Amino acid sequence: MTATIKDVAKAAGVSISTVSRVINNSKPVSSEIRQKVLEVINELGYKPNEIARTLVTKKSYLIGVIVTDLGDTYIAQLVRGIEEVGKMYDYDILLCSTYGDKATELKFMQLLTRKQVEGIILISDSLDDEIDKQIKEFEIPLVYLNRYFYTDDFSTVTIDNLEATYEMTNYLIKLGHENIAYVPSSSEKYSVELLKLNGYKKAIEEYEGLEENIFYARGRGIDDGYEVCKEIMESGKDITAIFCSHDELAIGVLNYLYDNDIKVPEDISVAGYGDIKTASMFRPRLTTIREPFYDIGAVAIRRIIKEIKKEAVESKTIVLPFQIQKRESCAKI
Amino acid sequence: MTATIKDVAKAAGVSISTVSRVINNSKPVSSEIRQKVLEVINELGYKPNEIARTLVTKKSYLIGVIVTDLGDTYIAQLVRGIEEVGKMYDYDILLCSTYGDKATELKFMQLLTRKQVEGIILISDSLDDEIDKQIKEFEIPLVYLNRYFYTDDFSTVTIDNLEATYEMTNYLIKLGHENIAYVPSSSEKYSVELLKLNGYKKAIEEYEGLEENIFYARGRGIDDGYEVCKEIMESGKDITAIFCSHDELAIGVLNYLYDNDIKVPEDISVAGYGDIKTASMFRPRLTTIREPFYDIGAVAIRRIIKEIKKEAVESKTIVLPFQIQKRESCAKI
DNA sequence: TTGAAAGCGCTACCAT
DNA sequence: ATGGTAGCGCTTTCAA
Repeated sequence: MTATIKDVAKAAGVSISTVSRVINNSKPVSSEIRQKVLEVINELGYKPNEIARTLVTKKSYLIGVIVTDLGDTYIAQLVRGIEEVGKMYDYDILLCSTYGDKATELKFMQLLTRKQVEGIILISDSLDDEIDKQIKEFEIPLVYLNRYFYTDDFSTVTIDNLEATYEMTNYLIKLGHENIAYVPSSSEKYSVELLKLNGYKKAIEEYEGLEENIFYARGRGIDDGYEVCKEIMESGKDITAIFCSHDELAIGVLNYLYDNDIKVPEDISVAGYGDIKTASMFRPRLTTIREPFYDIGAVAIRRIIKEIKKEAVESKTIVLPFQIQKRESCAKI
Repeated sequence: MTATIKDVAKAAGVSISTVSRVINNSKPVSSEIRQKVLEVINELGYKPNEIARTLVTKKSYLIGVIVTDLGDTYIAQLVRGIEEVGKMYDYDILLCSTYGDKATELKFMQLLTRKQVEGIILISDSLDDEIDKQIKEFEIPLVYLNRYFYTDDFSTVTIDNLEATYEMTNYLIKLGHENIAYVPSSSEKYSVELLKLNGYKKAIEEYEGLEENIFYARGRGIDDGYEVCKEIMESGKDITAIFCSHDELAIGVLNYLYDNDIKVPEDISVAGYGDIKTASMFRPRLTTIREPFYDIGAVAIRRIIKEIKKEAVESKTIVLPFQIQKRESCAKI
């Protein structure tokens, strides 16, 4: 059996109150007794039971993190940020993966509440009324992270997506490209894709003589990028730069071009969005928009902890800066 | 305030024992009362406090997972397996990242015990006497996952590393390669690298006229692969296939070859080890040894849960099958 | 400075 | 079938 506070008290010849005081440093204890107690604790290998502690203090030092899939590198980065900053404040992370299933999302929110987490970070990739409702009725701090949809209803951390594509498009234009294709992956309402598309449109509009070339991808996977690239190359338009709304799409594009002996960036430039790990591992390294996933996670949990401590919080939506990562996949024409 | 079992009991006009019985289905309750209680629970939005429950039952349904870095895709895969299977048995995952620091490893083991986890999965990438000792004195089930070092002292899940490189080398030989370079990343004792190196040596030995070509890499990162490739190309040996002990090294090799206009697999074949996600995302897709990380995680937690349930467990070391993933980076000579 | 005791929310045993 | 109650390991009053 593992030793309890009682065992320590008995062995040290003091009351459990005193033991509690020395382990928590909550009230003065004479140095001899403190010494003695510390000794016994060491001898017995006593470790306070945090469960019991939580029951009385109501502080679990637990934060629930619900993700879609850790296999997505951007999610892993998010969680890294969450966990590392959490630990700085003595918070631990309870991890749940939904694999995109909404019912599971709901189930985990319940589960985590029962486990007495003090806050929840929900990373989702869909927008759903049912969940919406649930979240609003939620009594504990929650930050909602969604890379694909936006809503003003919850606390969230994001980047200025419209500005990002706007800047990237401008960058391509300044590189001399006049026929820039943009590849969105969806046109749904509240979709971040829409914002991103508008950034591209805005940039194109501002330059005389340029016109939009939009090629929708089926989804946002590598295969979808591969397919759309085929379409672009067969469109007859003389595209010199392909700007994809997701790095994965851009990788698919790169692959298609490789398979068809089209050189990047000599023959055509390719840009992505996200800066996933893979984007800079291979040749040619991908020019892309760096979303600061680690930081987003870090800020999200800081926000939660602030709410837990009932400190004043700023606006619901926190906007973080992004970066245009200029690498070899884009060049002057 | 959130409702407690007392509130439910009062509102339903029954004792808390009865409420406990209906939420746990532990003892017969007349269907009218059950109905009534269920109703009240619903009305009040009552959710059992798992902390209180844990305190009395001694079952936290928590498993601690200590990883080096979630940013490594193989670790993320491991954790996916752990988490998904854990959930099947109602276990939740408490996640801690050490970023390779041994002191932190130790600290988290303590912390997790205090949080009353029922078992720990420790993913490490170093071998350390201090930790060794700690683990041995540990009273709760623990599985030790280490991709780089082996030891017979703890429960672990792995693949037959020697057999893996042996098979891959044979595959390359059968492809017609006679000058196969092998790139280990270390030669430390107890290092898995040693096992892998021996698999390569064994295969080479078995063929008349073949000889070993070993080029040590500094570490196991992409840059290290890049450097070692330079060395290989400048060695004057007519190497036709490079077999790296880690996918990351192989990616570095691929990059060097790309930068120097050497075609893969036309001019030279490249093989890796691990099958990390990136290995199959880009062109040319990497021929490599697939370590079943998800499965390793899954088996590891199953093992832990078995121990928790005090079911009989097999041998300490569980060996899982691997696969040679044949892709475009290796071709007949 | 120290100890006794109540109580956190729940389960499980003992009565009835 | 139901209720009463001890007790899980701890913190936190309140008294001494």
